[in-house]
Amino acid sequence: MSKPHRFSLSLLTNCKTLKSLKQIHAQVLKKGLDSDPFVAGKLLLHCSINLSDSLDYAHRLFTYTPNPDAFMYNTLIRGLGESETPQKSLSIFTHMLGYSNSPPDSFSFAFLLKGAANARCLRMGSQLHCQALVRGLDSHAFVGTTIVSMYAECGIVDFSRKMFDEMPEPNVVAWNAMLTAYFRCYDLKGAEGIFYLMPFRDLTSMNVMLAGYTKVGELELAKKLFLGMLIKDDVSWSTIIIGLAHSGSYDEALSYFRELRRLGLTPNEVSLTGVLSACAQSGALAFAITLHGFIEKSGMVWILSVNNALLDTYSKCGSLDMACLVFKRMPGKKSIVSWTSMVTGLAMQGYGEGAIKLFNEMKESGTKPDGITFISILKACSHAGLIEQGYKIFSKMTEEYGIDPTIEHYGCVVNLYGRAGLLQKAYDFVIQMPIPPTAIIWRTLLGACSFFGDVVLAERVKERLAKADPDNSGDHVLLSNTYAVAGKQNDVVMTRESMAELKMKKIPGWSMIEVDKF
DNA sequence: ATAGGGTTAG
Repeated sequence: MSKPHRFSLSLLTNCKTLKSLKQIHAQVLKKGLDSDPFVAGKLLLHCSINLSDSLDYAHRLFTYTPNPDAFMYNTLIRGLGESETPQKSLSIFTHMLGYSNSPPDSFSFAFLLKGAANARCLRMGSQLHCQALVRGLDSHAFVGTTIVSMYAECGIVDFSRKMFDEMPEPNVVAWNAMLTAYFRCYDLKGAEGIFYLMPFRDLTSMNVMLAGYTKVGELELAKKLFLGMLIKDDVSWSTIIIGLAHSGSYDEALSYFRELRRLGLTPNEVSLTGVLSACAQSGALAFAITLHGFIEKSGMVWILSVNNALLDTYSKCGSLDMACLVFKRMPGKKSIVSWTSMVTGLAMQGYGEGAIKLFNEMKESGTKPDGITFISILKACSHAGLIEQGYKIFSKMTEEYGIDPTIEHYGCVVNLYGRAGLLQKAYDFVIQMPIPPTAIIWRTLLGACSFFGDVVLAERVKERLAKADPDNSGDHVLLSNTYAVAGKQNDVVMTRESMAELKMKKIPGWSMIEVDKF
């Protein structure tokens, strides 16, 4: 039997861009195949799941379909649930309840609940749980497993366990979800309890344990488990490498990578980004260069995340030239990570103006900066002493980009004023902040006071700090430093403890005073 | 379709 829609749909396999999808869509319309639910469903699936940045088009495609079937509803829900705004999938769900002939099924709930998990929205998740319960779909294996994960993502592992205990015959996926749930909440004892209770384990169970051990800082247990594993896949390898890189064991991360190569295995892009991150943090430039060679040879230069990790490694190792080269030669669209990494690199090497210039280029390229980008650029400004520019950028953050500043952003501004000696301005800024200043904020300001020897303001800040952090430590050192810088070192008597503290800890500015003076 | 590894700041 010949199927007239086969030709058009086979094109979807190689369809990588929205532009080519639009061409296929045009073909479909020309042949009058758009009323075929199978064709319409495949098209929608491709632009809401397989392509990135094509959700708007998917939404339009859906809107212009007269009577979307359950597959189309579920596909759009799925696409929205994986997007930056998973809550939007709820409006499709509401539409489904009101206008569709097909009621929501197990697929709908699995995707909606995944969206709630992605959004870490307990309200959304628990309401969907109720809806599923009413429809008798909470006992469905896929739905139930997603509910277990959802509660853990929302930070309530007890609810995950309750849901799990209600499952009559949990399969290995459900067991693994419960195991993951405990680690997500850093509950090692709970995870171990499940692991020993599991009637069956697969490679995923082992990899979850591996990742969990490194997450809670049990590196020895992780290494022991890894060595004992008879079967390892690429996830096992990347998990141990990334776990070590995250825990500060950079040399060991490199060792495991070498071992992987020695066994003749091919690293994938995840283990490569992991080992590059270890290089970046430890300054292992020589190793990074050999990795770069491998990446070029193996044809992985086309992978965005690998390029991002590579340029970040070069810039952190002080090789700005190479970082620029990787950045410029990157194939395809640069991501927010590429831009932010490059901005940070320039800022850290002291090129404040260069960082701002690149930040502007980023905006022109159409990439929207996020909260992390603003931390980098604000740091660049305070480093380079660009106070006006910095504050302007900080204002734009809310006004132009609608990003709510976090305490870290406020800290950057305090640092910006503080380093420039605008202490009163910094103090006034802290007083009018919409979120309560933390001890870190006050300590930043106290550090600035000590640097410039502003005794009066330092005393005022000290009182605020004492309220924010009653069992503060190290602050009297900063305060006495202030007096020292102001030439009034006799006003504060240093105790033996604070002297020791001064020598032990690297408190900002401590080297400015000679300890012998006290 | 449900479970495991990811690069940017701090």
